[in-house]
Formats: sequence, structure tokens, C-alpha cells
Amino acid sequence: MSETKLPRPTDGELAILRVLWERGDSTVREVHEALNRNAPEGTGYTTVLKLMQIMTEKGLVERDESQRAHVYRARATEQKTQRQLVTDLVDRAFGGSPARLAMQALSAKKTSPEELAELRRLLDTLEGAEE
Amino acid sequence: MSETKLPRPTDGELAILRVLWERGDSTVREVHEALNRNAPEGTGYTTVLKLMQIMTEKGLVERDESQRAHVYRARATEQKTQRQLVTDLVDRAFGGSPARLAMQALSAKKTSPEELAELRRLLDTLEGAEE
DNA sequence: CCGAATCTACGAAGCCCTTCGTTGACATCT
DNA sequence: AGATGTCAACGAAGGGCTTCGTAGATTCGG
Repeated sequence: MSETKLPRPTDGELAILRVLWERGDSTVREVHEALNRNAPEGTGYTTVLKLMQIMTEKGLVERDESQRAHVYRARATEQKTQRQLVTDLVDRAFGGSPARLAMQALSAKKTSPEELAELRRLLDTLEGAEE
Repeated sequence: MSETKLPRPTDGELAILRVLWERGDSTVREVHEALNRNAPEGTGYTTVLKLMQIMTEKGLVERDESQRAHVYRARATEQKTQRQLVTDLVDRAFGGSPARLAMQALSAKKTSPEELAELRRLLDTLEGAEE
């Protein structure tokens, strides 16, 4: 089997992964510019480079070195990573109950009616699957 | 005003906070024993002590030194801390959408019908509050 | 061809988290 | 009082994350 057990990304690594998911495969420069577009005067170029090199060692990303400017790609999908982070948090802070996490999330931040409706549909599906 | 901005607890700190929430105010020894009850051969006594001293400096806990064995208490409620962790994760990994986090949580782990029903009631409340 | 720009690689520094050994104070038991 | 056990305090070590300066290779414009 392949590597299903990637390490939990740090805050900095997660920021980079978000860029890769949004933009698709990217060079260091592209990631660096994307990060500093919304947050001016953030991290330097070599900082991002180093981070991405480490992420490569960890297996969080992989890179194509055929061009001079290496092209990086996220190794896990956004969904998979989100799922990992969520189950992690559920276990560490919510006693293993995803429902309690869900309720805290919904109580803490305002949610649009569309998303509430979508959630309701998910609940229908889940309840339908019980037996 | 007081300190509403406590730092995000680390994994180790969170484990200690969980003991304090569950047991109520406790000494270092009590926390240490609680941690090693479920996970034998975990952390040493002085490790827990040091961690709790640092947590005191950070303001995550406060202590009563009137007894020889100091008594520690969590400074933020479990709910408040959970909310902080959740909104943090929503911002870092879910583009600010709590509903998407909620859906990932429910999809990732099996949830009991009772909790699903409870969630549904919460949805009712939230939708009722819209206008 | 030369200089400027771009890129990777490397290494070191600073900070935080975790771990633990040691020390000195205090308590308890005999 | 003396031995034993419990406690807080401290310091240091090790590892991980983040930051950045510098060096060396490659590319590009003139």
C-alpha cells in the first residue's frame, strides 16, 4: 500500500497546502506570491522554499524537478487533509464526539441558510443509513 | 477588561486541561495519575509539573498555593476552549465555513442517532433565528 | 560574452515544546 | 532527632518549526 499516514501539517505548512489546492501545482515563487498577496510583508522567499523542501521530505508534497523552477503538488487532497485534522481535533478536545464539534462550530460562527440546508440534507442521509 | 485572549493550548497542555475539566481543580500528582491511568508509561511527574508551571505563566491555569501541594484550576471553560479551537481550525483549513467543518466531522466518524437528533434541533434553532 | 536576475541548496540561529535529573524545602513516621 | 517520602523549582537537553543569509548553478538581456 501507499502512504496513508502523512503527518499532521503545521500552521505554516497548511497555509502552503491551501495555495496548492486553490491554484493547483505551483512553483515556490507562485506560492510565495500567493501568500504575500493577501498578507503583505509576511514570509520571505527562502522561508517558503525551505518549508516546501521539508514538506517534500515529510511526504506532504511532491515535486517535479524537470524544470529549473521545481513544480510542487499537494500529496493529499484537501478533503482528506480536512478529515484528518477534524478527527484529530475530535479526539483531542471533544472526547471523540464529532457531533459536539459540529455543534460548537455552528454556534461559534454565523452560517448561511444555504449551508444550513445542505447540512440538513447530510443529516437526512446519515439518519437514513442507520438501522 | 480581563484576559479574553489566552493562547491556543498545545497538545500536551490540552491533555492536562481535559483532566482539570473532568476532575475539577487538582494537584499535579492527581493530574499525573489521571494521565497515566489510561496511558501507562506516559509522562513523568516532573514533566507534568513543568508543563503546568508554564501553563500558569501563560494564564491557561491558575493555582492556589495555600497548601503545600498547589491546587490548579483551568482558567477557561471547556466550552470556551473548544470554541476557540474550532474557530481556529475553521479559519486555517476550511476557508471560514463552519458548515463545511461540521460536514467533514460527521462524515468522518460515525455518530449516534441521539446526537444526530440533537444536531437537528440545533439546526432548527439556527434557522429560526435567521430573518 | 558579461552582468543581472532567478532558482535551489545548505546551514545556522532563535524560539517553543517536551522531557527529565537534581536540588532544597517541607512533612511524616518511628 | 533522623530517615523516608513528597513537593516545587530550576536548569538543561533534544527535537521541531520558522526564519533568513549566503553560496552556487542556471537563465536571460544586452
